[in-house]
Amino acid sequence: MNIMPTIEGNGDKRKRTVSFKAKEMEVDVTAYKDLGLAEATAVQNRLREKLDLSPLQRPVRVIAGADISLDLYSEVVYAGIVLLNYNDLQPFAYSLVKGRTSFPYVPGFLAFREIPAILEAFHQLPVKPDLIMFDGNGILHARRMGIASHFGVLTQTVTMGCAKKKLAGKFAEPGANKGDYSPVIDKNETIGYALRSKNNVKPIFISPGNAMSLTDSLAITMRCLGKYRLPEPTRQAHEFVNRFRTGALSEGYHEMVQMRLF
DNA sequence: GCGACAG
DNA sequence: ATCTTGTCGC
Repeated sequence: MNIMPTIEGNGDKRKRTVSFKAKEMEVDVTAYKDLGLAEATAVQNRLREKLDLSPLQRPVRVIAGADISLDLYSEVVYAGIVLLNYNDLQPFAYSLVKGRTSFPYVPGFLAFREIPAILEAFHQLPVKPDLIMFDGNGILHARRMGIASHFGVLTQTVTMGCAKKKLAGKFAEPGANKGDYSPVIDKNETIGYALRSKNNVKPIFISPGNAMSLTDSLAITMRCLGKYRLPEPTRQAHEFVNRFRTGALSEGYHEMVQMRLF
């Protein structure tokens, strides 16, 4: 039985509700703020049954980066998804949404804090990306349900995670050069990779979220590396939501004018 | 009990 | 996550 996403509009997009039903399961992101950790864990365990880690089925033409920005001690969240051409990694559109979160930051439960707002930004996109890279983990998680996997299963989309710090598992320090990597292992299972994204910098942690494999996540990330430690999708997303929070950008969906020097 | 602990 | 300048090292 497949998860059927149900989108209930109300004329007011800020009240839009998204719920998922699979077997006897139903998950409503608008209720995340009221969940306790035991309930949240139960949600993760049930979503995990729907995880798809098979190889990518479609070529990636449009890749996206998703992230949120916050003021310290504030419950206001500035969420955003940036769309980039996979070919040249240039951003060409972005969706920004200002929301609120009451779910606290608890390692292992980041999804319950950030997904509601990111989902709004996702709904605001007129055209969906082929893959979304999150600032966080995919299956590199104690219960294999990091924010990227959580969002992927919920929306039935292709997602992956790219974190700046290790959340779970063990790994041997990868080589010191860009491109060097080593597997992150937990309970005798490879759940991601520690990747040296740039010479002499701390490694970043890569893992598939949903609808793609461990190998895919590594290849995609390598292809997105530039002159910075973070891959372009995530780096750009962080830049956009930060400019949004500081007032340089406005809420909504925006397309960027592409000026080319042929 | 102790250490680890995405953003 | 966010607050911040200079500074050390590849």
